[in-house]
Amino acid sequence: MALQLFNTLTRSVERFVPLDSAGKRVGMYCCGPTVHDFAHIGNFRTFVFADLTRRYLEFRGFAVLHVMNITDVEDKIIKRVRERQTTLREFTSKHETEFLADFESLQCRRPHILPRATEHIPEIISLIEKLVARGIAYQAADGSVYFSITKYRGCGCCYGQLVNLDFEAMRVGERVACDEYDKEAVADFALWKRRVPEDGAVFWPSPWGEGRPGWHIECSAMSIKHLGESFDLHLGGEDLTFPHHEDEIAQSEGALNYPPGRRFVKHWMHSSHLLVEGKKMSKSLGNFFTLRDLLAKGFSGREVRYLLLSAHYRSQFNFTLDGLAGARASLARLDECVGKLRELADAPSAPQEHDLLVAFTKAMDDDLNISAAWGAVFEWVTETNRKLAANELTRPQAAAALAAWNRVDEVFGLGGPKSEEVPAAVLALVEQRQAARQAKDFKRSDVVRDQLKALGWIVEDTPKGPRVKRI
RNA sequence: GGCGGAGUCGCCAAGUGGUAAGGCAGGGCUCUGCAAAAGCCCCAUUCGUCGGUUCGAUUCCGACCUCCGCCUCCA
Repeated sequence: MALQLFNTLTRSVERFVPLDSAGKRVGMYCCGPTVHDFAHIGNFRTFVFADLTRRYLEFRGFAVLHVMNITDVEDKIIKRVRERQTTLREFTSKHETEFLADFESLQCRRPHILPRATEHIPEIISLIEKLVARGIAYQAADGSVYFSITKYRGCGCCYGQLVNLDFEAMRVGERVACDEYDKEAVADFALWKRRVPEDGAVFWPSPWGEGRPGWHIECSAMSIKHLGESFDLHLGGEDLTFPHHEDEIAQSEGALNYPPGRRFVKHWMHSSHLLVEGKKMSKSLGNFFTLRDLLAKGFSGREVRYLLLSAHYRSQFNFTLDGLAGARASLARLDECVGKLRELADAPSAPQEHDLLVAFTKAMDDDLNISAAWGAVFEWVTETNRKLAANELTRPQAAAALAAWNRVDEVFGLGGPKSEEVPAAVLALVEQRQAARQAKDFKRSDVVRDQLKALGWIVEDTPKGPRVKRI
């Protein structure tokens, strides 16, 4: 079977065929963070999903060029820069660093390119110039430059590729009502926002006067610059489908005037949102988690990653602390099995055909059906444990199984548990307990075990002798 | 109101026109000085509700109920 992925453009699962005629290179863009605050666990679902997609494409032999933008100029950022009397760069670089640290805790592969919006102002201006030249963009009386959906459609382009919206019947909400901009039509959106006093030092010169880019244009400019005028995959959270991604298509296809049959992005993928304890995450409900909040509760990035990877990307995910505790238990079972294989395996084995890989690939080829993939993994765990207990696994077989797992884990990206150096004091207690056991002084050995437990260590007696594990 | 998604065990979650994967939690047994880990066994005659199509539906169709997302801040 070939890899199939859901495409928001066609609302169906399609075979994934890259634009590269050799079928090898894949350009992938994922809308990254707006660095105005700590990213929350919902944001990270999308980034872990993008990481999974990239890893699976790589597993499938594609050479992926992964681009994720950093939005470092935007209304909220400007507001905070003003409130804190700092500079744009100082403020955003702090949050960018924090974001990347979280990204690393979650064991996401670093995108190959992390472009910043503020470093692509010339590209943004050039794209807007193209739109103005084609008559699709106009400068309004307020000095800002807007994208005209009517003119765009007049060029034979289609607005509304990702969503089916009736613009005539579109609800005129409070936000639109209080919109002070001088747009020709309600649905038009800003490409270049004219400088206002509140922007402080945040502005750039442009053919339309000093100002700053609108929200959507940066992604068009940066993706085109780094991945070319047409590329394979564009990912993001479902809420970005409209208007952000629709507008990206409009700007790009409007500016570049593609020949028939060619388009900006071939394949759009959107991840569903997560709920926390069954509700939309909000600060007032107290169910708003950043990664740091979870790390502070003693969970690891690896455990959070596992939990985020436990459900299909297109299904709404209910994130709970109980779920996280369950993730820890599942992971421990997996680690235990892999650890035992590692002890038994002889020389490292090259990956080879293996039932686990076959079942895993079959599941993941079907639009990254990770739940089915986990089903395959845990069936393999049960079977492996059974063989290990029955002493039915030879060393080379263990090595082969381990190689297969390592290959699968290139996609899951879990790696091993953080191994911790066993303190000398703990080792000394383990020896004391072992001596007591050999003397059949079980009362004493149980006391020592309790002491170990108090220090955070569990001791297991195996045929090869005692083994300690961190609780 | 418009558009879209979803309701499967206590919790999380796959799946199929032919009679329900997997994980967590729970129960029993084996192993163990006792544990732990592991193994074995048990744990949804049932897939939101009601109709319809069918030899047969959880899976297809219709209606209804509930939840969620988007409708120009949003991952």
